Amino acid sequence: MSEYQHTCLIRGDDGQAVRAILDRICNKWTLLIVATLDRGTVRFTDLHRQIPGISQRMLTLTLRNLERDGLVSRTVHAEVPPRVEYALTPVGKSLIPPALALAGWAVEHVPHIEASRRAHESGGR
Amino acid sequence: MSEYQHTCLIRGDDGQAVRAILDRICNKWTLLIVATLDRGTVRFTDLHRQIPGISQRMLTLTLRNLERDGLVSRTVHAEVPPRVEYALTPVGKSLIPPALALAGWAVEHVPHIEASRRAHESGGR
DNA sequence: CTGTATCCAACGGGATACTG
DNA sequence: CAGTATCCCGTTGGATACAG
Repeated sequence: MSEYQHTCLIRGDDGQAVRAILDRICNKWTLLIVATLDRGTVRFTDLHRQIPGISQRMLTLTLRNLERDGLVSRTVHAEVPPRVEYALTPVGKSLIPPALALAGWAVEHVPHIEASRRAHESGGR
Repeated sequence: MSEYQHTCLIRGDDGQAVRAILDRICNKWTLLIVATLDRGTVRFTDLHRQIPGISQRMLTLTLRNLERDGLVSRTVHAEVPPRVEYALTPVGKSLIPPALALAGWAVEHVPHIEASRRAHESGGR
């Protein structure tokens, strides 16, 4: 099978499949939350603590989107004080391997990329 | 090795490595351009034609960013009319496999995700 | 503890017109 | 052919305050 046919996976229907997933995971916090939930069930405040820099607003919003997309489950325990636990669904877990592939690429190549950036900046002006 | 250690690749330094790459490839056109260039050297207008819907402005901007990051090479031929050819660098090519992993996940799970979306919308109101 | 509501600034990106 | 320059709008996301 040729490379041509492989990259059709990306280009596909004008890239609509890739665009669909990109629209969902390519925001500031989604992958980070998914990675954090990969370690097991976590409640709201713990997530807030384990993900430095995220605001309550964005944590809630991102979790709601992940829930809508069926990647994360939300369990409310009828207690006082309230306890809400988040966990990955099977579909959510299935995102981990490709996300790791991307992360692996990142740690391997980002230094080179940033060097290239700096070279262009210093040489450009 | 545990799952915990794996997902550290994503969470890593508060996810800064992943964030760095996400900031670069997670826009509307980058992956599509990279996938298109995987088929070989392409000139500006051909890219414009092969990627439906992209504006000249975004094609130029995205190509400039890819060039800065060292993922794409730009070759100007001193001719009239001018001819400019774009191609993936080795680093650019190395992005293809992880991108395919993500694309594969997308085509496999996006239907399920969109079904989940619709279920939440119809049941939610 | 687990959110929601509001306001606001920054940025991505589309449309269009112009240029060497 | 291969861009650049403007204008402009929608979305993302941060800060803050409030609520069950």
